Amino acid sequence: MKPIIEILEEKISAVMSEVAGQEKCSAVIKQASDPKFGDYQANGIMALAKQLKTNPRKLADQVVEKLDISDICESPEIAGPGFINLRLKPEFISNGLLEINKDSVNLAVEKTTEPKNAVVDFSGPNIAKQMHVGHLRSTIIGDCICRMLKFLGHNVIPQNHVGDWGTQFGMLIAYLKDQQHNVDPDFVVTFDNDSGEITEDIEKANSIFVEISDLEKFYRDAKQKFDIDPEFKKWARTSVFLLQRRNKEEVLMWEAIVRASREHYLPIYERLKVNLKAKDERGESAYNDDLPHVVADLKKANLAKESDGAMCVFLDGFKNKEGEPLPFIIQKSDGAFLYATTDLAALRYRVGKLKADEIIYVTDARQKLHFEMLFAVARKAGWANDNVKLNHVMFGSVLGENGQPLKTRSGENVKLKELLDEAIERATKVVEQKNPELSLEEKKKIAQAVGIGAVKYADYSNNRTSDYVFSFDKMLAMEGNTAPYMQYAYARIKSIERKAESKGVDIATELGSISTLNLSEPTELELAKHLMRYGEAIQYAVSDFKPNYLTAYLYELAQKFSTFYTSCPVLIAEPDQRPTRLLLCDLTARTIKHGLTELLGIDVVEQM
RNA sequence: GUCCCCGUAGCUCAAUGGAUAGAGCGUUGGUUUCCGGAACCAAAGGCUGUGAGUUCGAGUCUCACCGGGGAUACCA
Repeated sequence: MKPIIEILEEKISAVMSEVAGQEKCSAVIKQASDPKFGDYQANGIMALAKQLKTNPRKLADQVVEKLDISDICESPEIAGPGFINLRLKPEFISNGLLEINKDSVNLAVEKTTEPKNAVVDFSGPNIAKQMHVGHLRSTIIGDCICRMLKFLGHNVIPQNHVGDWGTQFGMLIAYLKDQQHNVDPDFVVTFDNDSGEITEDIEKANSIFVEISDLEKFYRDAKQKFDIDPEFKKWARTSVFLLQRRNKEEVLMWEAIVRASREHYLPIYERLKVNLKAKDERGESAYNDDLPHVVADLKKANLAKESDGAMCVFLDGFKNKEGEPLPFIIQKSDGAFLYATTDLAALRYRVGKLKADEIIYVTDARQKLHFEMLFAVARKAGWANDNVKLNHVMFGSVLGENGQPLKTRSGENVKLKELLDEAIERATKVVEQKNPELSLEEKKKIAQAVGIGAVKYADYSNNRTSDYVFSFDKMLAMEGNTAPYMQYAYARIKSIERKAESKGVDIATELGSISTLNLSEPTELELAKHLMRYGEAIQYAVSDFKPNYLTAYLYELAQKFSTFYTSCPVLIAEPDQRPTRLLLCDLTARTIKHGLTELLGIDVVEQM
């Protein structure tokens, strides 16, 4: 089923072109701003009338005269300065619902006719450190973008650009050696750059893995020794050098550290229902060999030049504090490369090897300037032509109750694992209080879904670009636009269906054989129309990369359902009404479930 | 200094250049012989920071100013 808005846009735009005698007219169809104006409105008449120097209401008359959309809408009404108001016909709505009912997998949401290769760069944790709250937004927003694009039929290539390289590894390797961890030379981990496949001998890795399972402690201890022991410091430097020279022992140790980190963050992805796997990992280290070429190529193209000993690209429009040109530094004066260099190499790889039509970077707003410069350099160097879309999907910070970025009392970053643990713990208490008679196993499952769901939903429902204040109390509230409210709405429908079954109603048969609907009550129609807009909501959400559009749609759906539910009994409804109402219940449940589990990665529960 | 983001109801936040700017929380009042009241209904609450401009039409676009945050040469 094509989004209604698109059907109307095409039909009315075509008639406008005909009337105006020119191509490329736009009807500008929007959802009606007020229910009294109908369901949709065409706003494009006024602009066209202006252009043609004619009266907009007269133009609207002419368009409506020639317009044949009687299969979709009641006769259009012209209102105000030149709006065309459109009201859907009940039969059209009925047919739409029946179509959704038949397509249990996709809920009649159409796939794109132009599938793109979309590379989505998100999460990017630092190796050898625990994931903290700063990784939350990138990880789950990126995942949501992947899920939505994939659902619409695009070829999504997730990229986890992990921080697995840098001078800190010298320190960590030196510390491993210091702790007398010699590597079994037979222990091999290989990473295939092309397939992304990782092969490793887990058993042989265990001896090292066990020792650094507490990553944070390991890192802290290493850092401490590095700071106080000059001999160790020297050792660390040597280790970096050896690692960069691909000396086998150092490489093996480095791989062990990377592996231990992966063992840490993969379970977090799993808990968060984030579809990032080891195969999606392509860290900074993967681009090492290409970095000198990036610099050399930019030099060859006369884009890079030396300034104060550093290799820089200067771009028009970027200035520093003194008003002088601001450099995009690709090589430090000591010869080392930076994240700018790595990002350029990654971009070139994604366009060249991964055949990206679009690259989406999900990082916090503070990196905006970096990405502006990165994209500008890539364009100038011809590494991304105009057919490749480059998007920086930025987001605001997660703040504490004090309005400052969320930290622990001692001023450290809040560990993501601990944050999720607490969410589940608090959800457990709520479940215990609300529904003590459930089995321990059920309570555990519900607390998991509610706790994790609450954290994710709270993030998604906020505008991506603004900061938001993290509050367990608010996100776990049963009232308002929260995960528990959505999950409750779903559980309540499921409860109705269970009750129906217990009264001998075979829902599958009743809904399977349904061929005509009886949408007579206003609340039924309202709910039905909203159910048909699911595809539209996803389109909006994905075109701006804004998950809050999707949560807003789902919340509105749950509200419309509640309104319908209080005014229309389902189980005791008359025989000519019950199938329609059961269908409304079932489609609402299926849409909520699809939105939450498939697009947002939030579990639903049958009861809570 | 320059650039970027933000400023909307008491609070937290929505809003795709369109008609009378919407939700939730909180406040006040109401709703249960019926399917989960963890719900629903209703009321009060606004010069969209200020001032100009563009437009048939501006919370949305432009400019200036005020206030908050961020970025701004060798961290990522």
